[in-house]
Amino acid sequence: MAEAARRPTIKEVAQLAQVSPMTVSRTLSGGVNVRPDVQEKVFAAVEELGYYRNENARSIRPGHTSGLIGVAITNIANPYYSTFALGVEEQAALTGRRMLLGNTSEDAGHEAALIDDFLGRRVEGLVVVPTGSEDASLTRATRQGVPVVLASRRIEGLDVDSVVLDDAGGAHAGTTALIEAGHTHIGFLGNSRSIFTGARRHDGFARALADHHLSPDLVRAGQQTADEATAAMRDLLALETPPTAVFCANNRNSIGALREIGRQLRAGGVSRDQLPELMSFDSFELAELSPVPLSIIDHDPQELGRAATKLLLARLHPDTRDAPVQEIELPVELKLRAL
Amino acid sequence: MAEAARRPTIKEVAQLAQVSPMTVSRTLSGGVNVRPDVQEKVFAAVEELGYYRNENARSIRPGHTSGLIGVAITNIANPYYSTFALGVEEQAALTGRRMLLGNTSEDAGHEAALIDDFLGRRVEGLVVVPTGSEDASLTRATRQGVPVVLASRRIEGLDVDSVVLDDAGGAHAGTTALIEAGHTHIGFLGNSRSIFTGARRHDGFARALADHHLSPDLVRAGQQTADEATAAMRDLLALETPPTAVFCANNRNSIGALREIGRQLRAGGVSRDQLPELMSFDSFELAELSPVPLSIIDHDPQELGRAATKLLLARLHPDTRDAPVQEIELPVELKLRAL
DNA sequence: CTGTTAGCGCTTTCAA
DNA sequence: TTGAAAGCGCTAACAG
Repeated sequence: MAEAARRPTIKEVAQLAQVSPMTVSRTLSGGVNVRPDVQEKVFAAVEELGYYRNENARSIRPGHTSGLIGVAITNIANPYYSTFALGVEEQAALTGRRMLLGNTSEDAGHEAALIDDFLGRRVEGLVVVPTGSEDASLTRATRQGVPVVLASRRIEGLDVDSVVLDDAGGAHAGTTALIEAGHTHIGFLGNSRSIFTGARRHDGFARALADHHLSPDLVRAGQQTADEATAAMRDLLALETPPTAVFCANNRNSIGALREIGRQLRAGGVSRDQLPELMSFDSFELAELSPVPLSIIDHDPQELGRAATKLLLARLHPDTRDAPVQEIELPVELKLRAL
Repeated sequence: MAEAARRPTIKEVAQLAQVSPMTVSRTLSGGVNVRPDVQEKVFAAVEELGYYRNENARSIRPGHTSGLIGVAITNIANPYYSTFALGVEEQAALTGRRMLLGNTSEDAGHEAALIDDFLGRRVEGLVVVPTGSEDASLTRATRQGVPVVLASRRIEGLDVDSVVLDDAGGAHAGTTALIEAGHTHIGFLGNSRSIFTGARRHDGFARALADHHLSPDLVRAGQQTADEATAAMRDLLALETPPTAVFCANNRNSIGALREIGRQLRAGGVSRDQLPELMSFDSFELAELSPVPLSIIDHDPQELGRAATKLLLARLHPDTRDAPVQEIELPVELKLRAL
């Protein structure tokens, strides 16, 4: 370990190679109009000093960009979102761009601070899984010509590109499948209706029940974590007439529900066929170990990330910069009794 | 959507507020020696234009830094590493720094390119889960005074801070526990010995067997993905004398093994007690659903991320910049029959 | 083919 | 309390 980071500059390289900084710059930018032997000298100096072009300095020059994509997601550790982030990173890397990744913790204040910070760093664009409704930072971003793509959730009134899932359709299809299998007592575990997907998936669920004149009692919403979902599931199972099937509106709720089912089985006193079967919006690792029948409303979060980033990259391209706003709704696939 | 991103500069703010750029700069840096009413004017102009200080421009000035931490991990989508990344992000955010996150895909070439890119962006430091052995980019980084912290894996000959786990100790303890439970036929599923943790965990496993004069046959190594682990597990179970217990050296291998166990149970023809019990290095979501007894050599990847980042932040602090190299080995906790 | 000049957005230093 | 000058690292534009 040594003193603070002191990195060589183009001048030092120039000095060592006995050329002007411009010659170094040209060499490093492809070497047009630089004699091969001079290039050799430059590369040697670069190597000797361990020189790296300062991208931050480059990016402030007119016409240059930062090569940075700002990504704000609600929870990095949630495998769903980390897979999403992988999709973003992968696409961004294809064009040599890097991902600045921040966690919003489902908090609008954090999100705004993060976006502001990203804008200060001159990100070329933003991929956001928004926490709430309006966000002044996002509005400012678009107003300044920084493209924003919303993923998984939209924001009413914010007219930007977005990629979401067919939440209502998937939830409706899944719930209908449960009803057609004979269930009349169907529970619901989901996050808050104030969250875009929460409302849409619940809508699909409720509509399917209504289609069959079933009443939507047995609804537990607002669970953000698997632990909260476990408690809500326990609650449902403790009812006088517990559900014979439970619709889980996202992977946190599915996992929480499965944990409670596993716990009750291990505790004894109940058998598998006394426990409800599950319908999960979102897949997750080890779903195949479910002790009860499990159906999945499936889709690939990595693909969601890719799709969102493709929209963003298109906006970054001069030809498609001014294309009309794209609102993509990705299909989901119902996998009945998927295990 | 409009034209390319054209962001207001400090000059435009100054012009609108009818002051000099310096006054704007001062106001935005805390407002020392700026009259309150002048500050008001500046803030109004900032608000009206939606101005954000250009961090990239700031960072090239002497004494200023980028506020960026470069993080290179092998697989963003692996919940283990995404949880690790969350720990890094959390700690970095505490000091107002952001995380540049890149995926190496367990590929030394990608890793080097990523590190080089990060250095070009003038990251203040690097947190790396290294892919292989030596890496010229990392060496250059340290030589230029950019602190590097290795996490989970070390690189021989690279004298930098690191946080790893007690791989050998944990594997030894876990394997010993299996032996003491009466197992003499213990399988091993792990990644390659060329990977730091792969070798160390295998060493611990092999040493425990040797302690009890058992021979380490039944070893399947080199599985990087859960799918590969599933195949390896199938392989082990198809042996004439299959193992009665299997040591899984990381979460990918544990998950793959469990998938195969689940598959065989569903296919019928085997019962739970004909299948091996598992010892897993790493925990993972839904471990509690394991149909066979499952023990876990547990630790918190988020804590690993935090610890690594704390080391890095210490290096960034003038007082502790030159402290001796720290090589931390975090303890693991053996949870017998954890479910 | 090479170098000089100028300026990107910002802030430290110095002068007023 | 304010501003002008200078320069951070880099590269277009213009000489030569």
